[in-house]
Amino acid sequence: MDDVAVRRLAALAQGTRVKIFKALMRAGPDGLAAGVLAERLEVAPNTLSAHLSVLSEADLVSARREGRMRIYAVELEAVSQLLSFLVDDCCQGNPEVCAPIAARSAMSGC
Amino acid sequence: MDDVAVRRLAALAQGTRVKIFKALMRAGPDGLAAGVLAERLEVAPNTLSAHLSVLSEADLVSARREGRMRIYAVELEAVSQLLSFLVDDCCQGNPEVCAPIAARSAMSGC
DNA sequence: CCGTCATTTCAATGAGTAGTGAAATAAATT
DNA sequence: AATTTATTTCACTACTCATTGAAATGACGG
Repeated sequence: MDDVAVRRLAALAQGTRVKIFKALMRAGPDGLAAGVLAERLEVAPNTLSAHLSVLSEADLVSARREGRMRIYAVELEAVSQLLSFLVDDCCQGNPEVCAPIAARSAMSGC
Repeated sequence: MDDVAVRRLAALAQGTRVKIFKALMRAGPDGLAAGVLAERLEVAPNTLSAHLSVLSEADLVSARREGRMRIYAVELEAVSQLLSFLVDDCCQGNPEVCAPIAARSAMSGC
């Protein structure tokens, strides 16, 4: 559990990858083709592929084939698990301490 | 904005640091002394200090002095910002897509 | 089947980072 | 002031990781 979270955080802890992640978050379940991402983010295809592989091994994104392109999409379930991991058991079980902060974060814009 | 988030993710993307972070999350605003953390997590004091410094520069934790010990506590506001960053603008502005997932995550256990 | 498009794999290089022992700082106690 | 306690800073080593060019794989159209 703990290990998975670190792997996911590491996958996101990089400038290019976090941009990829956010682009895929915006795209939602439909996802985006690797080539589209490469062009949109101005990243070399091979570099992008390496980053997608990291995100993929962390299960933060999944890939499917469509014709000759490969479509990547965010794994919302994994994102949800990651957010939960970061905040669960917080404030010694006193919700009122951080409830006001929790209120305006966490997928509220989603 | 983007840069801050990556810095914070990088700070959390490490086994020892994520344990420190979770311990401090559990402790809440009261925080924990560096020494207590070192003993509880079985980390050498100098190693711990380096990790706390990383978390601190990412503004995920703050430090205060109390007697001769230094007390570290989580910065809930920063945590909140980080969670928001990860999920905002998601699913092309179609809340219904990820709302069910959002429901059971994000400071819900808090 | 042959060429082309989309993407990945490989090998190599340079940059950043975790951990350690030893020394330094800082505050309280005697 | 000297000593002990709590923590940080320093210098160093080993390791991991991002990026790049070149070659390889896989799928489609002629």
